[in-house]
Amino acid sequence: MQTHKPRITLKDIARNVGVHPSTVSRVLNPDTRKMVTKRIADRVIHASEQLGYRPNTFAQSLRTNRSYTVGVMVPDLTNPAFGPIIKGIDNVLEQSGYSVIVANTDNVLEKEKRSVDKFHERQVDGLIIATARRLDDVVITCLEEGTPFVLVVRSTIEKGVNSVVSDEIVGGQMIVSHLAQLGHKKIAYVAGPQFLSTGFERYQGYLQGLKNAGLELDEDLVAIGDAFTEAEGRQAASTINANKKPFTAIVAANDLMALGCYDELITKGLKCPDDVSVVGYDDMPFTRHFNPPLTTVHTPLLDVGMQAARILLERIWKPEQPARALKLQPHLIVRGSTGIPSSYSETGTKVTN
Amino acid sequence: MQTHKPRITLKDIARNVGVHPSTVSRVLNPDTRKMVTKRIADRVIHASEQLGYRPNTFAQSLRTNRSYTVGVMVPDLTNPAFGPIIKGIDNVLEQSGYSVIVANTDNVLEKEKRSVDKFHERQVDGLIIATARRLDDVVITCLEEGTPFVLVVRSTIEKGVNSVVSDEIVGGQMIVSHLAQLGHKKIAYVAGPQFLSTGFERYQGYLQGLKNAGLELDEDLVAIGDAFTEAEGRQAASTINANKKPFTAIVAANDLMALGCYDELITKGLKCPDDVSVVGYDDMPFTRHFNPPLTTVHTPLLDVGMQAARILLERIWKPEQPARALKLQPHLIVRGSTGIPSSYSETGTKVTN
DNA sequence: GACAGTTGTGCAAACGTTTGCAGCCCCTTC
DNA sequence: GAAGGGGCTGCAAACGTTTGCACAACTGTC
Repeated sequence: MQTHKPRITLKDIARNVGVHPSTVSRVLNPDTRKMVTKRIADRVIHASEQLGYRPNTFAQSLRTNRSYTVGVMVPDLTNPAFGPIIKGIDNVLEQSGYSVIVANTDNVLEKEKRSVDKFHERQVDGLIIATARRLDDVVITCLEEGTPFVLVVRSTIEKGVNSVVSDEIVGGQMIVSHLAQLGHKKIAYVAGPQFLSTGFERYQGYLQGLKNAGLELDEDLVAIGDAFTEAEGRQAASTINANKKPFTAIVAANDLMALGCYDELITKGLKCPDDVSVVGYDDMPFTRHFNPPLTTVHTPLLDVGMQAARILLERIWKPEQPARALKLQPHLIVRGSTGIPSSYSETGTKVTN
Repeated sequence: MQTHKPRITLKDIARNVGVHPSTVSRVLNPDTRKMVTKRIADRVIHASEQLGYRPNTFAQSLRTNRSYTVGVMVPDLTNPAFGPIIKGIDNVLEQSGYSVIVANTDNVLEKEKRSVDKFHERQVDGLIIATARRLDDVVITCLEEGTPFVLVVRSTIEKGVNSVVSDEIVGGQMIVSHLAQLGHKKIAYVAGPQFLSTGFERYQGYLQGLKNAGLELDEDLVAIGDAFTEAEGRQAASTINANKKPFTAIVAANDLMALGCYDELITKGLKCPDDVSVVGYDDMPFTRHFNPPLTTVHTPLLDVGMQAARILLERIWKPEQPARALKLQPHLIVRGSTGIPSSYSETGTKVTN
C-alpha cells in the first residue's frame, strides 16, 4: 500500500519519546514488554498510537523468518464447496494474526507446482492443501522440506500427514444402505476420479455398502468420470445408460456429478425419483433447492476449514508433534431425490401402469 | 515456510560464480539484466538454478516497498457468487506475479476495518473490495491514503473510484419489462439493503421498469430485507404476503433472496410460476437446477473479477490515471420461474378454474 | 597514443526490525 | 562501605535485497 504520508517507524517513536528504537520494539512486542519499565512503556504506547505506527511486516519477517501468512490451495473456487472451507480457515487464522493467501489451481498439476513454489517463495508459515491427489508430488516435497501443512477434504496414501476429511467410506456405505432399505437392488455408481482419495474412497464405500446389503456388483452399472464436474457426471451417467442394464438408482461421487445425472435423466425422459433415485455427496450450499432436492451426504465444510486451520497452527507452533488425521463423521441427509424403486422391467424399459 | 536446508542467497551465488552479489541481483532482475555481460549472466543463471535459489521476498519488499500482493475483501465466502469473482482475480493477478490475500468480513464493519488495517500493514500493492457500502469509511480512507483499489459488484456514491459492476438499473428494468410483457401488472419487490449500491440500484431499476411499463408502484408490494440472504428474502416475502394485496410476481434483489421467496411461497401453498412468478438477480452457479429453474439476470462474475484485476494492475503501475468505472452489460436469462400471470382474484385469493 | 565516451562491475548504504550482549544504575546483603 | 546481583536500557549487528555512485577497463576517434 503506497502510503503518501511518510511511514512511521520505530525510530520515529523512539525519537519522539526519547528512547532507543530497541526499547520501542520491546514495548510493542507482547513477549518482551515486561522487560521495560511501565512508565516508559506507557509513553511509548501512547506515542505509537498518536503517530499511527504500523509495523513493517517485511522487516519483521526478514528478521524473524516468520511471515504470519499461510497458503491455501484449492482446485476450483467456482465449486461452492470451497467457499465455506476457506471461510472456516480464514476465521480461525485471522484471530491469530495470520493472513491467508489463496491459489486456484484448476486441477492442473503445473499450476499446483507453480503455486506451491510461489508460496515457498513468500515463505508462508504453513499450507492448507485441498488439491492433493492420492499420490502427490506437492505433498511429498512439502514433507521433505518440512513445511507444516494440512490436507483438507482429500488425503494421500502417505502416512504421517495432517489431514481433515470426512469419513468417505462410511459415507459411501450410508448411501447404499439407505437405498437398499428403500428396496433398491440395481444401484448404479457414477464415480469420481480414482486418483483422488474422495473419488476412490467413496467408491470403496459403495462397494462395501453393496456387500453389506448382500447385493452384488455389476460393472456395467459403474462409470468413472475424469473430474468432479457436472459435465463428467452427465457423461458417466450416459455411459451407464448406454449399457442397457436396468437400474433404479444412481449414486454419484459428489453433488456436481449428481446434477449431471439429473440432466442425463431428463434427456432420457426419466423422472427422479419416480423412475430412478439419485444421491450426491458433499451437501454443498443450496442442494435442498435443487429439483428434486438432492439426497446427499453432509460434510461439515466450515468445520473442515476451521479444524484444518487449528491443526496447522499447532504444527506451526510445535512442528515436532505427530501428525493428526482427523476424520469428521458424515451424515446422510435424505431429501426428495430418493424414493422407493420404480417398477423398472428387467429389459430396462419402463413398465406403464 | 520453514526451510530445513539453509536458504540460498544472492551472496551464495555470488561466491559460487566469483562475482559481487549486486551483479547477481542485476542478472536475476529482468529489468537490469542487460547491464551485465552475457557470459557472466549465463554463469549466474546457471548457478542460481543449480543451487535452487529463491529470492527472499521480504528483503525485496523491504527494499523496494512493493509487495506484489493484493488484498481482496469479500462479505461472505459462503455466497457462491464470490467464488467465480475471486477466481477471476486470481487468474489475472498470478500471471503478473501477484498473490491474493483474501479476507472474509461477514458484512460486519468492525471486521472490514480490521481487514483493511491488516492489508495496510502487509503493504499490499492494491485492494479489491466487494464489501463497499454506498457510503463507506473504508473506501474513503483508501482514497485518502492513495491506495490503489477497485470496487467490484458494489459501488459507492463517491466519484472517481475504480469499479466494475454490472448495470444494475438496466438489469432491474429488464426484469420488470419481461414480466410486464408476460402480462403481469401486480409485481412485488423484495429489496436488498438500501445502503448497498446493488440493493439500491436494482430497486431503482424496478421503479423505472414499472414506469416504463405504465404500471404504478404499490408500496404494500415492496419489502426491504436487511441482508442479501435467503432468510431475509423469505422474511420480506412474508411481510408482503401479510399485506393481503394481490400480486402475480415477485422480483427479488438477488438469487438468494429469490430462494427465500420460493420457501415462502411453498409454505403458503403457492406454486411458482403457476401462481406467482419469481425472478432473481446474479445468476449464481446452479440457478438453473433450482426448482423451478430461476429466471434471473446474469452477471458475468468471472469477468468482473478479471476486469477488476486488470484495472487494479493499471492503477498500480500508473497511479495517476483517472479512475475507471466499468459497467458490464447484464442480460436476462429466462427460465422456469416466470410465466404468464395466474388468475389471481382482486381479493388476493386464488380463483379455482 | 591521448582523450572522451561507453560499458561493465564492485562498493556500500539503506530498507525497518529483532535480539544477544554489554553496561549502567540501584538495591540488597554482609 | 564494598561486593555482588538484578533490572533496564542502549548499542550494534544481522536478516537479504536493491541501487546510486565510483571506478576500472575497454572502445573508438582524431
